[in-house]
Amino acid sequence: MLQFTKSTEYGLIGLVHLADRRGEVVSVREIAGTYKISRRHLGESLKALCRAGLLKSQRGVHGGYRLALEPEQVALSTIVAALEGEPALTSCETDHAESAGCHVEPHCPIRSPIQRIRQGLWRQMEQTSLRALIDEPLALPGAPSPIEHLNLFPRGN
Amino acid sequence: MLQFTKSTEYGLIGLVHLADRRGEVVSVREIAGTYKISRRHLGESLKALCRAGLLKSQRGVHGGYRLALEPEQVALSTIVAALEGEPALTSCETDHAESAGCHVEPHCPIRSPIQRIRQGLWRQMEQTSLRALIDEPLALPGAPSPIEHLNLFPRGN
DNA sequence: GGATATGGCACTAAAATGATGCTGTTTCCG
DNA sequence: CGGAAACAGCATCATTTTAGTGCCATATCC
Ligand code: SF4
Ligand code: SF4
Repeated sequence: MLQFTKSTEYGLIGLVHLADRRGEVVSVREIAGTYKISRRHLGESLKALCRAGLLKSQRGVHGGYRLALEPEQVALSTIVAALEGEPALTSCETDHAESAGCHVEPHCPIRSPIQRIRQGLWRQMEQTSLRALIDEPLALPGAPSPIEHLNLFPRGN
Repeated sequence: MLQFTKSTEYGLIGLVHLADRRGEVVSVREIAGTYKISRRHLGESLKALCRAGLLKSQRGVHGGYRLALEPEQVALSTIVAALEGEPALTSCETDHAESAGCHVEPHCPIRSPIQRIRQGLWRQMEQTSLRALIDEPLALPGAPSPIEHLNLFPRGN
């Protein structure tokens, strides 16, 4: 349905929260409590981000997580890839080639164009840093694009 | 999982096929046969596109579908909206406000930035016409944008 | 050594999607 | 006229994906 998973949402919330308190080690309990979300589920997301190297963990009684990198260095694409994989858009693009998947592939009329769309989306995420997610000036639609340091659509616009 | 549904894929295949044979009335049977996909499922997608006004149908023994508009006039966003709805990305953006959904909403740190991402994706689809899907010269981003007029989907949300 | 944290899976429940069934209506054509 | 072929509109079932928990191990502080 062209939607982020909850895991991704939780991970993003956690990342933003951790970015706000950079340097500190913050526990899952605290973050989940702040936003009233499932402690366990948030924990799973942060675990995944930790495995992906975006976070560093500290165990033990005063344990928790902290950012492994500066917010400017983390691309949204990396986050999403860690939490729900790269977007595929069509079934023939999935990692495990799924040869059994699609009979159309040899002469599929939409494969290539859709890949272009996907690349555009991916590029947009690559060019959006965690920093950009943080200092969000509540931009409204219609206003000139608030995204300065990234040019999403080189065509027209 | 950030992926188009099969219904959308089928619909797109049908549209591209119909665009190739503009003016003619082509049956679901023929299209499904060409690409070896489920006749029924393709039928459902084309029905939906017909209800959305993108196709015109002709019943009866030599019936089928044909484009209701020129390929230049129909935006990918319109197609996707007809087949799987507008992308929401997060659960708080779904149409039926789902008040019960998210406790975070009042002070959600990621809501607004994610909406920006969604708008960018949507805009990309708005600016991609069916025509652009057809004559796919493996264009790289930077190509001239094909669609100027007709925004069939004045989004409120 | 106990309390509190993360680490890593496996597992169940719920939701979305994929696919099909069924009945009706329209149109052609013999 | 009457049947075949095609779309129209739902309803229904099966499959896949996602959301959410369970369980136990390990690490750290006190
Ligand atoms: S080959 Fe075409 S129809 Fe098959 S999965 Fe890829 S995009 Fe879809
Ligand atoms: S308010 Fe924030 S956490 Fe809640 S659904 Fe929207 S984006 Fe996700």
